[in-house]
Amino acid sequence: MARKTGSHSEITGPRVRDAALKLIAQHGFAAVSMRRIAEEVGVQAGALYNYTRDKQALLFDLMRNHMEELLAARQEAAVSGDPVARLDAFTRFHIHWHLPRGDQVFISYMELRNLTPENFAEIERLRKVYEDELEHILQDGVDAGLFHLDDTKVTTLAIIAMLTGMSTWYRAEGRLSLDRIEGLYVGMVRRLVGI
Amino acid sequence: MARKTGSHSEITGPRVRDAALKLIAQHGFAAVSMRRIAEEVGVQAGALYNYTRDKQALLFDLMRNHMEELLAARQEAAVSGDPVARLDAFTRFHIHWHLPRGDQVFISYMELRNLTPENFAEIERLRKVYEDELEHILQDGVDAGLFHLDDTKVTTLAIIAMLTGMSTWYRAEGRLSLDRIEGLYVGMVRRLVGI
DNA sequence: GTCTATATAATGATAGAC
DNA sequence: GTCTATCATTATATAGAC
Repeated sequence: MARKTGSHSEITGPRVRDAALKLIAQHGFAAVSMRRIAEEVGVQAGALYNYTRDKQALLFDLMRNHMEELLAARQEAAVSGDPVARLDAFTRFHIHWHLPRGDQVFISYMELRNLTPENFAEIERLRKVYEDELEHILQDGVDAGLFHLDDTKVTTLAIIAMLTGMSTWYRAEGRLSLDRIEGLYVGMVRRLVGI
Repeated sequence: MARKTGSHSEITGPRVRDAALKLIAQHGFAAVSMRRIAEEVGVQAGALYNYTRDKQALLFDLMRNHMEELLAARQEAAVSGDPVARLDAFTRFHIHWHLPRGDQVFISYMELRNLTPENFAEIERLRKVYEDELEHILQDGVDAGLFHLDDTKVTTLAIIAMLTGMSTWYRAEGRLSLDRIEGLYVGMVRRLVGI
């Protein structure tokens, strides 16, 4: 439903971001035009520039927002205690947080090459903060003699790749319930660290 | 170096594919124009249409070629014998084959959404053939009482995601040698199947 | 087989009216 | 804040000369 002229700043902003998120995940950043995003929102293309400086800023905002929300949620969900409990919590957090955000996850991995170098560096910095969270858990587990693995850094990257890969095949109507899959991944992550 | 007019069919064809591969991996399919590919090859844009029906066919050929070469190489490298040996061989094959083909791997995962539905279905079919190779190894190992895992299908997908993720961070000049990394992944895959 | 030239359509972004 | 209108550029693909 296209809107007529008028002032709608308080709702149009989020709608622009939602439309861009959905369309970019579906077709790719370069394949989605500003006109197409505007059409989805129900405004004319020129109106989008009240909410973003240009197309690049729109992509960067989506990706930075995704990473910052991830880090904030992670900080809230982090548990203290023994490394095994922290590892299990990390696995469950990663799955629970990423799974309902398929579009954001997809964009954050696929559209890195369409960022300017400065914007790319910032996203990579945020991603590294998240990876370091897991790496510290593994290192603490190794130091405590609880985990048995050959290389902390490589195991960190392997676990994250394994967990994130779930987004590419999981379907809510699939063979296994989310709880069951989560349990499977908790078990596999434990195996990877030798417990 | 731009070429002058003349007949060069025997060399231009592969050069078009090489240029498209490199540029699409770098910038994404939608972001790369036929003009840019032609410039890289050293011909005018119109000349590309002697080698591809249109831009879509160019992408599909790259992806189909990648998958068919993968399956052919896999068939040649497959070993028989006990499941543990077959699993180790699969791990080493996957790493050795994918690592020097970063551009192809990247495109094959990133550009699926830019294929027409028919072309997408064909690529997915080929990918499933490869996944089934690993799944059969896991199932045989479970049946023989050698592997101990909770779900063959999920473990298959987890292993492939873990192995393929290596392409996103491996650098030849990095901290670890390829042999060392390969050994680490063989160990992690073994752990994932409970041996 | 490649070139030049072109048809036709779409793009990102801006200016000024309301 | 949104609209209409538009600029300047770029896109895919084709036609016909050589």
